Amino acid sequence: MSATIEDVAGRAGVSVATVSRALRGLPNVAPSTRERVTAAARDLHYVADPAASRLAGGRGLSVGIVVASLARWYDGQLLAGAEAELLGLDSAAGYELLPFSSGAIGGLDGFLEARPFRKRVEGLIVADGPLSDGQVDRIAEAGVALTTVGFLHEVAPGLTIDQAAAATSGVAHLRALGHRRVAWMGPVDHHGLGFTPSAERLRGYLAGREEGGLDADPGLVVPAELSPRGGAEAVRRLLELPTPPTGLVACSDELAIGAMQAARDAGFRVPGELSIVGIDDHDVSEYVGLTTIGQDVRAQGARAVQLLLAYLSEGTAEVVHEIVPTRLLVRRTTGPVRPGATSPTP
Amino acid sequence: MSATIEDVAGRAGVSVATVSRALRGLPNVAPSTRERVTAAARDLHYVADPAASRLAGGRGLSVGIVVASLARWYDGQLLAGAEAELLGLDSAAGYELLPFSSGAIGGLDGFLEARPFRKRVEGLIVADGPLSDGQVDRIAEAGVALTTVGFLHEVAPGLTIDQAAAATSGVAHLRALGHRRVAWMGPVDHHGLGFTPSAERLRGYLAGREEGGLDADPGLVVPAELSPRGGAEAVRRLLELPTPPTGLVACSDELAIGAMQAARDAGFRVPGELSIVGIDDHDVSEYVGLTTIGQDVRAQGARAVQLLLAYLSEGTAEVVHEIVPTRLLVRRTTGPVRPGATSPTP
DNA sequence: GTTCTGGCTGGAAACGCTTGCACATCCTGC
DNA sequence: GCAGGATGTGCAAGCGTTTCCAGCCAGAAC
Repeated sequence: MSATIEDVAGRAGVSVATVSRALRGLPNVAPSTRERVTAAARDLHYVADPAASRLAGGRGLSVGIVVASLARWYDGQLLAGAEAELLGLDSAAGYELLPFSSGAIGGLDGFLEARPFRKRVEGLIVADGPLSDGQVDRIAEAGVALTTVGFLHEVAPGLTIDQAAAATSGVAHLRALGHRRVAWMGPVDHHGLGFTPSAERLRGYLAGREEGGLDADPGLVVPAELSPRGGAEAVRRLLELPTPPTGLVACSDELAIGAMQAARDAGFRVPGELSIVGIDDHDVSEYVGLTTIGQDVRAQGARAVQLLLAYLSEGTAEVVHEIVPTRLLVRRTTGPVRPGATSPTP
Repeated sequence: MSATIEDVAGRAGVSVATVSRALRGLPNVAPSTRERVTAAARDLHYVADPAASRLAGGRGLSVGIVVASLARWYDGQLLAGAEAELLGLDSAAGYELLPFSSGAIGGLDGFLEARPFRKRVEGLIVADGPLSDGQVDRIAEAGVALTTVGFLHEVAPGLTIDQAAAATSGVAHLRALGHRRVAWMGPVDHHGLGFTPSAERLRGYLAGREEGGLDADPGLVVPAELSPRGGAEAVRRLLELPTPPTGLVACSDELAIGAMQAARDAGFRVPGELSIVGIDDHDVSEYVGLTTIGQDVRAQGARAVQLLLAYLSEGTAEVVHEIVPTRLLVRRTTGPVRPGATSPTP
């Protein structure tokens, strides 16, 4: 059907071994020979069969990337960043990025149980939730290199924002505006105290609240699923409180956007009666005027690929951990607390 | 390093051929044998090397999916839908979804020139722009099955919304509200008259405008890049017109969201002085109150996989083309034109 | 004119799996 | 009892590469 290396060898009048060397740019091939082989390959529209290459050589640069859901903004950014980096490589050919969404399989646990990445990728970028030591071991056993994004693990290279600090700075921003009653919405970890990015953010919120001596009403923390819908539902519960908050930090921008609209629908002015801060700087956040703690997710995707590749080539090099910066983007959903407005007019 | 089929064969006391058959559920394997093999494989944590399987058997179920950019909402939805469908398969094991973003390579042309999918996937889902006959041929030559999403090609199965009709219905909605001066924003095809989804939508807008006898001022069509930023920039140009439009149909929701905010910033009330309709029903659209022509992108991703698989297995079956429905979602960015407000107060 | 390098090249053995084919066995039904 | 299917299993030939190893040939050094 399609040309094989033997066809090329025949046409160029050399052996398959030489074709292999010539085409991959290995040394010890006479320039004239290389040229002849290249021409033959071009004429025949030859490309090496990746399966065969991989079987024979062990080589192959394919990296898997584990995200929660391909449909989420964050995960799309990460993929795009990783892909761009992979394409920019010198040996651009033969790269392969395969996404796994843990949500579609049985969560991260299910994924690591089934390990569909075995014998398939050289490296794995995990951007979903924390990894237990056991899980890291399972990945290592499979012989694949690991890099994490959004959280760190002692034995694997990785990068993340300081999740807790991001949330804390959201609280601090509101406090500086005079808010004393600042709420939180986000996923709550039912399986004990996890170290997911969301849990870290919640910790950061709690720390900021305490540090600033703000209201510590437990009712100010409401669980919410990470979507605009989740934000809308959660904010309604907050606003029904006997004394509603005047400030809100949401675990993600999607949440904040949903909350923002629902609060307005409920008759609360934003930021007049409720100031809202998100985290992430989603694409549309700028355009809905959402104040947020921004991070550059795409750059993190690219950087993760770099770390993975470095780790892969340098072998036992030291484990690199990076904390990437976030920045407060003040837009139009936060403002000074209205004098004496601890209990806003409903 | 990792267990091979021979290890399993040894442990189970059978030949590798039997292991292969037993593990893949082929007939003609005694139940007791199959059980023994399965146990051995489990003990050894054996998984077949996909590269070797592929080389030997030719089989493998990997599908490539070509989108414009992994970071876009639309493309994320499509991927998620396709992945879910692939995972739901009976022979769920061994599937593989590899995304290619044409934006990151040299556009769709560059992608089809390089054809990184050769000898790598059984099928390709193309969701970016139209495909010329020549391009379809190139894909066919490579021996990969093709399915299209968002547009159709005569010789390949595919599905899409009626792009033009979607835009037309946006115009019709505004007309019904009394608008006579309805603008359009979206990408314009510089390479002659393409048949990209965007170009189709523009055609639909023009048709709707004509059909309704609306203002045909050419200045009402402004080019915009498909992002919130693009929408913001484009709407500013529209509002600077001597006679600004009272209605606007945007080629996508991202565009509409950007436009919405920028219009408000410019002092125009939405929908008081400018009514806006988007297309797609982006995740956040509901929460920013955007009126839009909605489509279920995730379902399309899933359906595309079904079509591809059917085509792959039935071989020369007839080419299936499907038009999937859209629906007008009236929210809070459209309203009746204000009496005598063809020229709104700036 | 030898011998010795070193650059090029080809032969052939993997790599780990699938599958066509042949070969035992064990039932059927006569 | 015996031909003739089923049924279950093993052997070995690939699949298209890469890579080890050996061999060839030119030119350099003696």
